[in-house]
Amino acid sequence: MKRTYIKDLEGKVGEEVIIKGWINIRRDQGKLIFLDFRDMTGLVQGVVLPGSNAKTNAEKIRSEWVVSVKGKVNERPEKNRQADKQNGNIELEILEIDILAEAESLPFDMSGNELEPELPIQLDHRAITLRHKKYQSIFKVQNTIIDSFREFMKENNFFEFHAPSITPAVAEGGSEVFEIGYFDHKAYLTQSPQLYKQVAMTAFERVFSVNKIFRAEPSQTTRHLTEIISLDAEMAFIESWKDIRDMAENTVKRIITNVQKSCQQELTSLKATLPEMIDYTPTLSLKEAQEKIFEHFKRDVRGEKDLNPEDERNLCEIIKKETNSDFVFVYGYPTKKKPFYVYPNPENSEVNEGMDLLCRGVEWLSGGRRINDYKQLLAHVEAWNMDPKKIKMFLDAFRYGAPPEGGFAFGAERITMQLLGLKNIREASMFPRDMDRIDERFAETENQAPSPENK
RNA sequence: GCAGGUGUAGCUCAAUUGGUUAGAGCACUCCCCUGUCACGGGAGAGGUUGCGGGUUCGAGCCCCGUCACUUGCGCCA
Repeated sequence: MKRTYIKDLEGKVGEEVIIKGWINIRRDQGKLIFLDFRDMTGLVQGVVLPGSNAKTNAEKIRSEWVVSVKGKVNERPEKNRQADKQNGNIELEILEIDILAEAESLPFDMSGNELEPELPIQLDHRAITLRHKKYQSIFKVQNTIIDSFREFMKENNFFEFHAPSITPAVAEGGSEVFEIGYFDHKAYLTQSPQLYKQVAMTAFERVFSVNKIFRAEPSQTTRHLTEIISLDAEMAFIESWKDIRDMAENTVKRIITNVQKSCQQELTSLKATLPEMIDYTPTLSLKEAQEKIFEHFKRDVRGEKDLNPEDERNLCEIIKKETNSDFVFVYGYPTKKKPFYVYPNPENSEVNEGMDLLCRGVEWLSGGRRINDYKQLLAHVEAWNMDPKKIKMFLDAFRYGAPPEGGFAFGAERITMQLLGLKNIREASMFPRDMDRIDERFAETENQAPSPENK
């Protein structure tokens, strides 16, 4: 007999089926034993009736054992129905159970709707916490986010390319990079596909990538990882940075719409409320944003070169109150504060045409127009104290003719976290890397407190 | 890197102002239970209170050091 998926059981009332999966939990009442089964499509309750051949095995089975079950799909008696649950109107009368694999007793309870242990404990047991509904939901949403990005990019004739992860000497200043051994040379893990997407843009006009990037920032916060999934886009023949703004806005809009459409269950179970995106997202210059913060919060950050986390929270709060938008674009940062390739405002070269999209107090996305004039680019390279030889390939793309262009990038984990209102970005990464952990905490293995004898 | 908070059973937590043998729920083992759905009831097992030192007749609780976790700031295309 062919395996039936749990989500399809409702249509099979009266039939005998075989399902395969894990035991979510066992409720043994002596004469009656209830077993909740889980497969990749959902949950169903099974019941072992008195006299069933399955009884011996059912008494042995514990959480997370893997089984193949032959059973009959029955409608539940009226009073035992649970309309709000998947398969709440049916149950599987268990005829036979094959045990495919046993499981040791779990380090903590995983059967409830909430995952009880604190985050570090959850991460110490990543192999099993990923099975919990919470993470199943989080990563379903993350998949939808990444799929939506790809879908929208392709619809708009963006060409998917794969940026390299191994890069030569650091192309820009800015964030810290991981150095790796590369035969007899030094190489680095990429911190951004930025320069490669600009090169690819000069060949394919519109390009995007879904890429791993790596950052060696010594930042132990709720929103930093060292390995990130970056969603990047770059487009040629723009009229102004506003074309980038619009593309970014529509991309985010598609993501939210799709999550809204296809992740209802997940949103409910995570108690998440999606951010509100209004028709035209408010768009302020850095200066205007700082004025607003001063006006509403009496904190004078006017003249600062960037918004700090508190400013970002304040600004989002103001915009939400004024317009009901959870999003706000901020543009026009000090030219020297941003990377060399960002296009300076032709009327005032002190500020540039870079922009950030903030949502609920956190930066979601950044991008803007880039310099496409070779001579101007070279001048910037010099002003930023960079060695043009080290980015020859990049510069060649502009030396031999590049159109007005721009692009944007955002982190998949950070968006997932923000959309779902998660408290810590590690919850939005399946296998998070940070300063203190690669799978296992370093402290567990390397840095035990020295015993008196060793001191 | 700086500042704060926390550290008690596998997990989540309790323990009066410093006072006898550190408790509970879940998980685990055994027993009872025909409608549960995080089932319920009974019994059992499970602890160097992160680690080291100090004060005290007496420390889970106070002090010092140290380690870990955590939040905020800093850093962060």
